[in-house]
Amino acid sequence: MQRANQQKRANQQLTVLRALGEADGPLSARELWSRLIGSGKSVGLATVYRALQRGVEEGTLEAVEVLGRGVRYEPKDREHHHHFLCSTCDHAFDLFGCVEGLDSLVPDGFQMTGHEVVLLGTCDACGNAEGGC
Amino acid sequence: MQRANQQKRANQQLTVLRALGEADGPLSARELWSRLIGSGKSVGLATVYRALQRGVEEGTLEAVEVLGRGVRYEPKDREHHHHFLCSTCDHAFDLFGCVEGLDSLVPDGFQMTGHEVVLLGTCDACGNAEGGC
DNA sequence: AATAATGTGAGAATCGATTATCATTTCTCC
DNA sequence: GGAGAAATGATAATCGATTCTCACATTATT
Repeated sequence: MQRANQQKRANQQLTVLRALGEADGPLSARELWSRLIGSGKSVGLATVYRALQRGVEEGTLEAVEVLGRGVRYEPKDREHHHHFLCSTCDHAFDLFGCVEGLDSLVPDGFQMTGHEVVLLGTCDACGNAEGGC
Repeated sequence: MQRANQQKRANQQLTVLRALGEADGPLSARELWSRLIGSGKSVGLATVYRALQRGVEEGTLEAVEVLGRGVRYEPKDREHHHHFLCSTCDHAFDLFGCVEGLDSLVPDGFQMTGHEVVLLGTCDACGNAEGGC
């Protein structure tokens, strides 16, 4: 490539982090990469991993696991929230709000320091479309 | 081994499933295998995987993911419940009871078909012991 | 512009979990 | 007791995710 370089100079990692910041939920390295490629941004998968890794190290990103489907990343500055995992498209959506009554579940002698809630089902798009979104 | 065989004949898979049934929470293939070995039962890791796989196929077992720490298995006949994941020993304990108010978290247009709740913290044993349980 | 430091992309290497293979052993049924 | 089917254990193979490597591009500094 010769002229193309003019476009893809600037810090690729910023492109990656920006895309993640605009997502409506946590994304895995691959999901993020696919979105970037899909939107015409040329970045290497390794660079995506590097950006995510550094983000976590610097404390701006958080790695979250949503039902074992691999690590996904999201900006750490978001308020406490949970996720909705669409069984069809496998995308995790941020939710707002939390739940009550978790303390009553804790067994005697156990110390609870946090919790995770994941709702499962079908997202709006997949519910309308037939095959998936 | 020659005489030892007298002990380890019988269906090994039953041994595996029995051990899983006695656990206080879902176990991964390796956890289950370690427990068996630790208690003097000689079984191959492959057999543990086979027993679990078949259990899932036959519908007696369920594969669950607790915060991305790999697949764990539990008997499917247990009532609806959630888990407490000890950050120290990484063991998942079954909890009793559930929570209210999940419906209010579901975004418009989304269909919720299920949910998962995981409490994080320290289990009784790890809370008392220093290093872990 | 020249040099040094850092970033980038492509693909190889690694790592852990799971599955496949195969020689034996155990079971089942006659 | 014997033949064939199924189970078992050890280990190799596979698979996906992540990290590493390295040649080259880009940026920063003078």
